[in-house]
Amino acid sequence: MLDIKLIREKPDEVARALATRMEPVDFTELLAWDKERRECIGSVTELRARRKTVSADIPGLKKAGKDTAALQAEMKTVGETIKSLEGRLAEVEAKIDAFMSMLPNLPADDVAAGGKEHNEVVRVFGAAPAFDFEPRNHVDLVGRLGLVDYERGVKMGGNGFWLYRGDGARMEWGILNYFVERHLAAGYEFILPPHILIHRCGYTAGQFPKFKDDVFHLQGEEGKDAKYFLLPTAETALINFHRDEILREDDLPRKYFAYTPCYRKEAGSYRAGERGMIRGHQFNKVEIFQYARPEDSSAALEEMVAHAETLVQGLGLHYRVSKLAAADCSASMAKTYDIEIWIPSMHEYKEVSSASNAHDFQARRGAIRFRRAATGQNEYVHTLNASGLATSRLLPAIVEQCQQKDGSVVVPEVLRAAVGKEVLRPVE
RNA sequence: GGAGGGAUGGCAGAGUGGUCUAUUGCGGCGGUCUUGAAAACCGUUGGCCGUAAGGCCCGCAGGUUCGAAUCCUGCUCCCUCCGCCA
Repeated sequence: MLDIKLIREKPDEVARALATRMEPVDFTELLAWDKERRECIGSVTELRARRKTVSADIPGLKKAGKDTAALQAEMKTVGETIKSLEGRLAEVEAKIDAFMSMLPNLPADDVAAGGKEHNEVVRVFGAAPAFDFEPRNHVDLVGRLGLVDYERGVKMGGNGFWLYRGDGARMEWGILNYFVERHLAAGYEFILPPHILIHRCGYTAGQFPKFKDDVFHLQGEEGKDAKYFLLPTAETALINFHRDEILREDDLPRKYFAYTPCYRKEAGSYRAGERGMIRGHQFNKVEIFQYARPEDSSAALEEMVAHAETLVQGLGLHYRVSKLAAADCSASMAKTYDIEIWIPSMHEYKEVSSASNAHDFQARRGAIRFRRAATGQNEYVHTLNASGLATSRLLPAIVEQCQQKDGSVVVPEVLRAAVGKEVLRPVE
């Protein structure tokens, strides 16, 4: 949620900033509602003050033997006026909320305007492996190695699901454990949250109301609106950890991480070439999250990207880091870096981590503040999140980047203890 | 699933229609005293809206009334017991 005061004071500036990521917005109507809202509040406040005083006087007057019938009648009218003004106020506020909750965040100053064609590669680690043989794609490899079973996954969950088995499950679990250990070492607190969340959580994260169709909703009772949904990322849970709280300044930054599967509809987003585990309805991800003071959040974002990168580096995989252009960032985010891993068979880099700074956008939706010690004032915190990491594209990258001519795969060193093998070989 | 009980400020806990501008205690913060600390004493102590005056907030939403923390209705959450159960 943007600050409506900012739109009131600098509508043109806000419109210009938003134009870098969306169709032009017109604030004329919004500002008219805002004006009406404030006038309503003024009138209601005034009338309530009068009613309060007069009503407090009535018992005294009665005691003195005065007739208060006329005053009471007048106050009755005042009460009715207040009620009708409040009704109008609620209507206007609903319109304002509906408008405001659809607006995306303002991009950070150093974010390029426009869509993904303006993304900028800021770093590259390692190099694409050069094969002296025809490399296999990951669907082939994980099938031959017996790591992932697509057919049986589909048998259970339908299209868009797979399952890990045997060494594949061990490797998946080992990857997640490797992440957990690294985040603990970096001072993040481990959280295992509910996977089913209430609607308010999605609102705070900025997924609702605009992106409601991307998540799985659970059937509400007796045809009521679905109240629960399956989280599409642990970020949705972690942003709600401190919802409606006021934190102490010396408690910041708060650093958390969570492991959850992520459930997504991915409606209409399947693309040719995205075979196997590149995009599914459920994938494993560890998410890191920080609540920070505004002045610390830029540095925190760099720190989080760097930390997430060390995870990929530890696996010895080739990747690059891109800074996303405004329109390619999620709606809630002011700035986003993607860590993109090389998938040899696709000749493409695919996102394994998205690290973002939401500034106060989510904090405002979730009423998450901290008390500034120097002033005693409450301010919105900045929230940051980064995947650390999503496994569904990591396993394909591992098997493809680490494959050998005979179809075997060299297990990255950090995973060998978990997998129990140095090399995975095709099964019969 | 059944039956009861409850929700008041950071916490505990009064208040059952009108100086409630929400008693009091604890905790927190500041001060006095002290070499320092403790104790004692004094002061202070939330959120939202509004430029302000001021208004609103006693779980949430409605209602009754000149006036609601207090009465009525619906909802949410928590606790206890019973049943079922990974």
